[in-house]
Amino acid sequence: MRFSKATNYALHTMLMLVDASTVKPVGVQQLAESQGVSPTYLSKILTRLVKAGMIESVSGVNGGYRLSRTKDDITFLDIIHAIEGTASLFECDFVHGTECSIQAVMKEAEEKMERHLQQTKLADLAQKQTQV
Amino acid sequence: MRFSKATNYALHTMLMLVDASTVKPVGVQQLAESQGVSPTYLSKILTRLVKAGMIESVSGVNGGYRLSRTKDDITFLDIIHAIEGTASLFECDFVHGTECSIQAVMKEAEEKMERHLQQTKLADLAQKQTQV
DNA sequence: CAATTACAGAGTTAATATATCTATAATATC
DNA sequence: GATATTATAGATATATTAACTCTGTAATTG
Ligand code: SF4
Ligand code: SF4
Repeated sequence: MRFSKATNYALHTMLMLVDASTVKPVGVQQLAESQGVSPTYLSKILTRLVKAGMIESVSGVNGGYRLSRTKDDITFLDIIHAIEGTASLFECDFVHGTECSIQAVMKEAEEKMERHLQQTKLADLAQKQTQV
Repeated sequence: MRFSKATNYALHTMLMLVDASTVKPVGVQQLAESQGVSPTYLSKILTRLVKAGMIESVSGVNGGYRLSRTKDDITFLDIIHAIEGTASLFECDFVHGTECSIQAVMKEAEEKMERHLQQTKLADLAQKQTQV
């Protein structure tokens, strides 16, 4: 029960991209180096963010990654969901009645956390965070 | 990023114990059978709850597990912490300033979840939940 | 003592996270 | 168009953790 390192990398990368230009992309080489992670692995992670539509990639010389649209509405939850998936944190194979008290409690707790992550937008932290 | 099955077993077992007698212990055999898990494995999990002080065990014939004290103040969070540990969900190796915005957001989100789990006591669900 | 039950520790298996490697596709520059 | 650069995809490898098993020991009952 821990957030993956991939999520950590994704969050840091996104913060860098928010502070970077929205036209000139940033190469994965640079993004990876500042986080101490291999470029190929980070690229694999970022591809998921591309597919989620929050960033876009540019191949070729001077290529890299940049934010796709208005950075203002990208939330922490968006990023986390793109990396970790959206499945419930508490899984149960059985279905004992439509109203299972345990699941209700766990799900509500999870939603409390997600609500906060959804309220916090990337733009809220931009510029506050300088370096990884 | 998922709660372990061990946590699932612990929660279900605790709910059963809340509804059971506080003097006559329930054998792990019975507790395990109703959840479709092996007795030895469940026993290993329950030992952690014993060490956390929320249940107590009785060896020998007619032995088993029972709640240790007043069941009213045992919360979901108590159980989860006993099984999953109390470490933060978002780990970061570095320390960039005393106030890291990322960690602040993640920690606060986690606390929102924990707050709900701490507010929900076992007694709140007792009797509502009949069977695993 | 004999049966039952929890406990402890080592060991096993399965699943997942964390990467790496190689080849391919796209793009810019010359 | 050729070449260098960069992202992407897929397969593979390694490490870590979860999930479970096995075996022996200790405690309790009768
Ligand atoms: S009681 Fe709820 S959580 Fe437990 S097994 Fe049934 S449906 Fe799942
Ligand atoms: S910015 Fe914060 S979360 Fe990121 S590496 Fe530094 S201390 Fe950790």
